[in-house]
Amino acid sequence: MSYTKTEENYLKAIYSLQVKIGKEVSTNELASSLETKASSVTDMVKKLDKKELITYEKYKGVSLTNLGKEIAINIIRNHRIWEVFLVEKLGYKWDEVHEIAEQLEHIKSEELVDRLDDFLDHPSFDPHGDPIPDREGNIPVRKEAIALNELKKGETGIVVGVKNTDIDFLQFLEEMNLTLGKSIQVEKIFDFDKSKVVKTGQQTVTISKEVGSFLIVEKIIQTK
Amino acid sequence: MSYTKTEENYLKAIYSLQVKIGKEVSTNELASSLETKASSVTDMVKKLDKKELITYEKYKGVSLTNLGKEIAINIIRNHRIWEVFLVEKLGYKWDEVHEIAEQLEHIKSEELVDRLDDFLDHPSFDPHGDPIPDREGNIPVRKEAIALNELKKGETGIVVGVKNTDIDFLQFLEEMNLTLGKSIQVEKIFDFDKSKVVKTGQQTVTISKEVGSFLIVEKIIQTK
DNA sequence: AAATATTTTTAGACTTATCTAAAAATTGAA
DNA sequence: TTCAATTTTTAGATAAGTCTAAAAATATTT
Ligand SMILES: [Mn+2]
Ligand SMILES: [Mn+2]
Ligand SMILES: [Mn+2]
Ligand SMILES: [Mn+2]
Repeated sequence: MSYTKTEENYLKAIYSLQVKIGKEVSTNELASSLETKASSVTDMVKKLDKKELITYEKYKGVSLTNLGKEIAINIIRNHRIWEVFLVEKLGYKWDEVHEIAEQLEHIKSEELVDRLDDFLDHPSFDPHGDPIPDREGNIPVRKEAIALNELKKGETGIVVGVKNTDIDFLQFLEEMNLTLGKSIQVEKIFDFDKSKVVKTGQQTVTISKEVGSFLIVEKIIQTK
Repeated sequence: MSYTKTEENYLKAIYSLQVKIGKEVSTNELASSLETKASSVTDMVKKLDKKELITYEKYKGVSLTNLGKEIAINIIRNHRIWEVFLVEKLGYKWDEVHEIAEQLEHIKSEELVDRLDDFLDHPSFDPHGDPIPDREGNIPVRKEAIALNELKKGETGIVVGVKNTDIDFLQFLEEMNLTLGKSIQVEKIFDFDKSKVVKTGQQTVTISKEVGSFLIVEKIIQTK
C-alpha cells in the first residue's frame, strides 16, 4: 500500500498533535496545523477513516489506528534521517534543512532510507535533537532531557533539542549561540518574569521564559 | 518560477525525443513516451505553450523554447547527480537507481543538487555513462564514444554507456557481465545477422545486432 | 482525386485536494 | 435551561491531471 503526500502529511500532523495534547485531535487543530480549512480537513479525515488509517467520529475528532501510527512514525523517521544527511554530509546548518526534508520524507522507496541510515551510521537523534524511530517504529528516549526552565540557578545543561522549529526561532538560537551540543549554565533567574541570565562558553545572554521552555537540555550532574 | 512534477516530466520527455528525432515532437510520440493518452498530451501541451515553455501548433507537434530546454536539462542534471549519489554513496547497483532518481529529480531546492554535486566531486557522467549537465546547462561530450556495432573484428572498447535504460536490458547486461567500465573485444561478426561473439574478461558471449547498438564504448587504440 | 487509414483534437466525465458559504451540532454563559 | 457563540459538517465550485468516445484534420493508398 502506498499513500499520497497529502495523506502522509495528515497522518504526521495527527500523530504530533495526538502526542502533544493526549486526546482526540479536533478538526480545527488539524486545520491550523496543516494551514488548511476545516472543511478540507473534514473531507480528508473521512477518507483516512475509510482507509482505516484513523478513527473518525463526527464532531468528536480523530485518532490514529495502529496502521496510521506506523505510517506516521515512518514518515517522521524518513524526515529526520534526511535531516541528518543534509547537515552531516552536505554541510547544511540545522535551521536550513526542515523544508527540504519535508519533501524528501515522501520519496517512495522501502530501501532508500535504510541505506541512508547505514550510510549515516544509524543516528539516534536528528540535528534538532529529536529522536529517530527505528525500522520497527521504536523511538529512542533520552535520559534526563528537560526544559531549560527546569534548571535551577547554578545548574548546567547541554542543549539537546528544541520544542519549536520555526525558522525564526532557530535563527535566533544561532544568533545567541544556543546551538545543539552547547553547554548552558544558569547564572540568575529573575523572579519578575522568570527570564534568565545564562552563560554559554564565553558569552552571557538573557533569555525569556518562553525561550527557556523551547530549549531541551540534558542536565549535567556536577560530580564535585 | 516553479513547475509541477508533471510539467517537468513533459519537458524532460520532449527534450529527449527532440534530441533523438531532431524535429518537432508529435502528440503520439509524447503520449507513448509518457505512457499516457494522446488526449491528455494535447491538454498539457496547450498549457505548456501558454506558459511559453514549448511551442505548440495544432497538428504540428511541439518543440522546447529556450526556457523549456533550460528546465528540462536541469531536471536531467538532478536525475543523474542523484543516480551517482545512489550508486557511489549508498551502494546501489546501476540498474536499481532509475526509479528512485525519477522521484528525487523533482525535489525543489536551488541549492540541494549543487551541494550534492560538491559532495560527489562534480562527476561528469552518471552510472549509465550519460553526461551530467553543469549548472549552466553545458553537457560534457566524451571523445570517441561509439556504438559497439562500430567496432570491427579484433577491436576492443570500454563500456562507457547504454542507449537503452529498460530495467530488463540493464539486468541482461549485468547477467552477461557487460557492465560499465568493462573491456570488450570483438572476436567474430556473423554476416548473417551482424550478431557478434565478444570477449569480456574470461567470458565469451554472443550478442545480437540490437544489443550492440545499445552499448556505447570508447574504442581502444591498440598501441602495439 | 477519392477513399481510407491514421493522427490529433474536442467534448464530456472522473479523481484528488482544495476553497467559500451556509447549515447543523456542540459548547458554554447567562 | 435556554440562547448565543463556536466548531464542525455539508453543499457546491474550482483546478490539475487524467480518461473514453467521437469529431476533425492530416497522411496514405488506390
Ligand atoms: Mn524538520
Ligand atoms: Mn528535525
Ligand atoms: Mn535514470
Ligand atoms: Mn542515468
